[in-house]
Amino acid sequence: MANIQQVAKKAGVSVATVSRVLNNNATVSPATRLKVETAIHELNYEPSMLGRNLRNSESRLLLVLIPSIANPFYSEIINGIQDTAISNSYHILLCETDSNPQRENIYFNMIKNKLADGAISMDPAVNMQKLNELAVYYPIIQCSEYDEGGVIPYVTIDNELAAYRAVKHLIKLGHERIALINVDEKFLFARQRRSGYEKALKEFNIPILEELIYHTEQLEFEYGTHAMRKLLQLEEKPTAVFAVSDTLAIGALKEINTCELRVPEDIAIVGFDKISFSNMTNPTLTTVSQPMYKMGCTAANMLINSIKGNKIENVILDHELVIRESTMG
Amino acid sequence: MANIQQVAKKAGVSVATVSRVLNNNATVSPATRLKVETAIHELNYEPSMLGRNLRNSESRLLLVLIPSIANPFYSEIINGIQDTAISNSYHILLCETDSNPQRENIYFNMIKNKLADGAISMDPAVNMQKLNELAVYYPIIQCSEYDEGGVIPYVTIDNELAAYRAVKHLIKLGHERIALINVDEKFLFARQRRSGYEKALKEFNIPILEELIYHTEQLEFEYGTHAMRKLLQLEEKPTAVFAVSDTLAIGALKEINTCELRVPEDIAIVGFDKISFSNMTNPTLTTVSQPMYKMGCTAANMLINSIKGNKIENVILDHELVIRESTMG
DNA sequence: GTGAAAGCGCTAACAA
DNA sequence: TTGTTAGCGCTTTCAC
Repeated sequence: MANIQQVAKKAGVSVATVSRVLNNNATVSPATRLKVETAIHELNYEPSMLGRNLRNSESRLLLVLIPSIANPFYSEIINGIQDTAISNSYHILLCETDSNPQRENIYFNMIKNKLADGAISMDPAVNMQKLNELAVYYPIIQCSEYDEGGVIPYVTIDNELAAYRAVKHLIKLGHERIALINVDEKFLFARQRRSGYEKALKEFNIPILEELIYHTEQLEFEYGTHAMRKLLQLEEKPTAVFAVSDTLAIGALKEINTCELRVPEDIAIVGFDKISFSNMTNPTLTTVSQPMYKMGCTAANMLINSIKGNKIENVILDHELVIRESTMG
Repeated sequence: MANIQQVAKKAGVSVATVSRVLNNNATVSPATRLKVETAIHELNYEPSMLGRNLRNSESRLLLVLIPSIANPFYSEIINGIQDTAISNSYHILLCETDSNPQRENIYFNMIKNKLADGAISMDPAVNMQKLNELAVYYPIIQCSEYDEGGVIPYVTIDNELAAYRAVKHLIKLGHERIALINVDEKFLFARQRRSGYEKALKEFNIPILEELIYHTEQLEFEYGTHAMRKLLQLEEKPTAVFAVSDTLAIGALKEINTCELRVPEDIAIVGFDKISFSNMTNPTLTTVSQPMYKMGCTAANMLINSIKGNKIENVILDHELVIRESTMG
């Protein structure tokens, strides 16, 4: 628990010289450097980030806002952010907002209070007005979810195109009664994926039926189960389902199994996100893969560049349709 | 971006008085308080944690070490930690170690560098020697996993008893060939759960067969699938499986399904952890429920108390066997 | 009830 | 190449 003063004293140099050694400043003579390093070692000295951060007016902490840590979709993105942050001498503060404005406020305050140098928001339910206000003064990046007309830089995929391809895949398999399990359309990605769904149907002259479109409040499994239960009560059941998330798709699959129907023979399913569990279901789930790790790295790099004061461009990454058992009759 | 000086100037008081207002110090007259609050408001002032932290020699950040953020077992624990931290004006830094010593070192350094006031370790693969060394100088708590002979306070459940009950449940259903899918016994919980497994078998005079005990390297789904594949290659197959985690159990279930065997008719399964997925499998999974949220709260409270300089006692929390379809013939 | 001033641990401009 | 010194923004002791 020594401080820089004690090291300087022990080494018989000034604190400035110790600081130079700590920061690998080239202008220190080898002899002096050795003396300092010896003193550091003997005193078991570790520089305090508190002092350094205050002096440098930075915390080297990045905020990452996610709605829920339990949602597996975010894991890989976070890995990407984390790796990129660490290799740039940053650390990340993972913030679970529960899409709760009060929680969100706590985290926004951390930025205002200089406890974090910037933020990556992945919360679709974030208070966009507040986020935009914050973005005027502080570096903010949006990842995956974003504000269409807004000024905050973002990295994402082409959700409409991805959904279009997923539904087209079902159509090519001969399906015409394709249900859409969507989440509340207050989310941009929900609107975009619905748009892709409709585009595919229109292209093949398949009518868009409101009875086949179900909106859930949230993305958890249970909502998918409930949605599927409703869809199975239709007089004419769908022969295929496109769910806008794997969690919803897995919930739907659960309900289909419960009703003793078979996937894909009776009903085919496509999910979205390629979470790890999507390969553990029976049958395995056809899904849209997002380059999550890369997305995380990109977001982190954008943020770090923004902190440096650079101008940031939006990024659209590629996606991929992963065909597995749930659509392989 | 105003600082305390500017507020003081604007309010026509000293910085000391502004500080008193910020910290709700009672000795400020209402009139002065109002002046200061007005100035704060007009300048849009937010106190900098950088300065405050340096002055107070604290970061009010707690480190939470987990092996992998993707493991759903940790989600609820983290929620508990988070809520408790926030209500005590702390924030948490979630650190994914990947059970990688290098990564671990980075985080240990954050504590030494005063970037965090203490840590909760949940990593079973943590370098115990280093953790113990750190615990000499800094507040550390272990959660779920711990060091038997060590000096670091911990909160956990009685793993042996929980495993014993799980296996006894299978025995009561008439099973005698009960396989154990365990993880590498370098982990304490693995040794303890195996011990509970053996205790139950012994109590009912069922022989402990090495061929029915399989050790995986890690806890991911795929390892459970692989373990089950091996167990199904036995001449005489097991009629029941106890897996030491839900992820392994779900992987095993997947393999059983693939082989067109039925759960629980052909093989019954019990998992451990009650992760949210365990209710989405077909059939739903019988599992041991740990009070994860409470465990997180307890760990955080222990750590905060430890930071305050109090002496900490170990805590053993209750568990519960949740019987679902995978053991209901 | 309020202000002056010291100092938390560090970095960097300037001087030597 | 190294030292002196100011100062990052805040809290707190000691005077008044």
